[in-house]
Amino acid sequence: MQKQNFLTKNQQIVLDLVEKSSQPLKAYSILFNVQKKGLKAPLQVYRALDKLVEIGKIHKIESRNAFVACKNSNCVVSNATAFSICESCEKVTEINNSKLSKYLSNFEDNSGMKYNKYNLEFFGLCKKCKNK
Amino acid sequence: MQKQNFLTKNQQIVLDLVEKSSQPLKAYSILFNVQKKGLKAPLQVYRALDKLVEIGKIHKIESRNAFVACKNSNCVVSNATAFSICESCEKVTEINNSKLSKYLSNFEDNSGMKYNKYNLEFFGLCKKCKNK
DNA sequence: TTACACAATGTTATAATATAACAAATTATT
DNA sequence: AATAATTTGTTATATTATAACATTGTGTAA
Ligand SMILES: [Zn+2]
Ligand SMILES: [Zn+2]
Ligand SMILES: [Zn+2]
Ligand SMILES: [Zn+2]
Repeated sequence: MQKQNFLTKNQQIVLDLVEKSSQPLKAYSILFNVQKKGLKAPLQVYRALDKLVEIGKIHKIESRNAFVACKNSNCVVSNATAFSICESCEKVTEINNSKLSKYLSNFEDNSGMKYNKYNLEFFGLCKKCKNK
Repeated sequence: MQKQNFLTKNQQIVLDLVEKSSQPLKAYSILFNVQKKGLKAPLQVYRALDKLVEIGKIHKIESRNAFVACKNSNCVVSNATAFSICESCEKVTEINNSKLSKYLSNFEDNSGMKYNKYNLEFFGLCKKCKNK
């Protein structure tokens, strides 16, 4: 059997939900929302999430333990991600800035370590929240 | 009563432990290790950790749910942090690179958002693990 | 100096996030 | 059909984190 190059039923169900959402979803909120579709246990959701993250269809917002659909066609895999997060309304946006990604992908320090992946989270107040 | 500008007993106990460790510590591992010093409950540890993060004495490695002492005298508060993480041995190092921090602190995109904080985590293989 | 305010601590319970272990079903290959 | 690998289902449990409230300690001011 070949390694799967398509989405399984559970993965598709979870992805559909995450893509419909304008904001990051928590795993147990996903679970609650897909129970009508037959996914009963946390593990079914986490397995789907793991795979979707691995192939870059979704990303995990580490500081929030939440998941968003990738809005960036470059993200074949989740190995170079950057997000802006509003600390007031929790709105999250994936940053798609080629200068930034180039800068970070080429970043080297004197540790002798070669980085193959990074995740960057910016925090602040979004336009709306700033004007309140 | 003034707002505290020193460390309380519990905060000092937790900080001492985290500073002694060469690697990130998990909250419950900290709890286990400070029980002989009288901190019996998770909340006591989490409260100390929260404060220590707030004042920049320690940082949270978000992707690992673990805490490291700050090795960077600039970090008065934890508002601009960057780490390198070995995905094999889990060694974590705080990156102290003024070019990088300047670049990220000044970063602006077209979202109209002004960022006052960021956290960056690089992943790869450290020197040791690369040569295995 | 004693009442007050408030910060810090202690304690119990519980919420939220995530994985282990194994059984059953499905799908592709021989 | 037999086989092997993958995916799914299921139960239980581990790990991470916070809510709620009682108690104690400490500086402030009448
Ligand atoms: Zn993406
Ligand atoms: Zn906002
Ligand atoms: Zn630091
Ligand atoms: Zn290593």
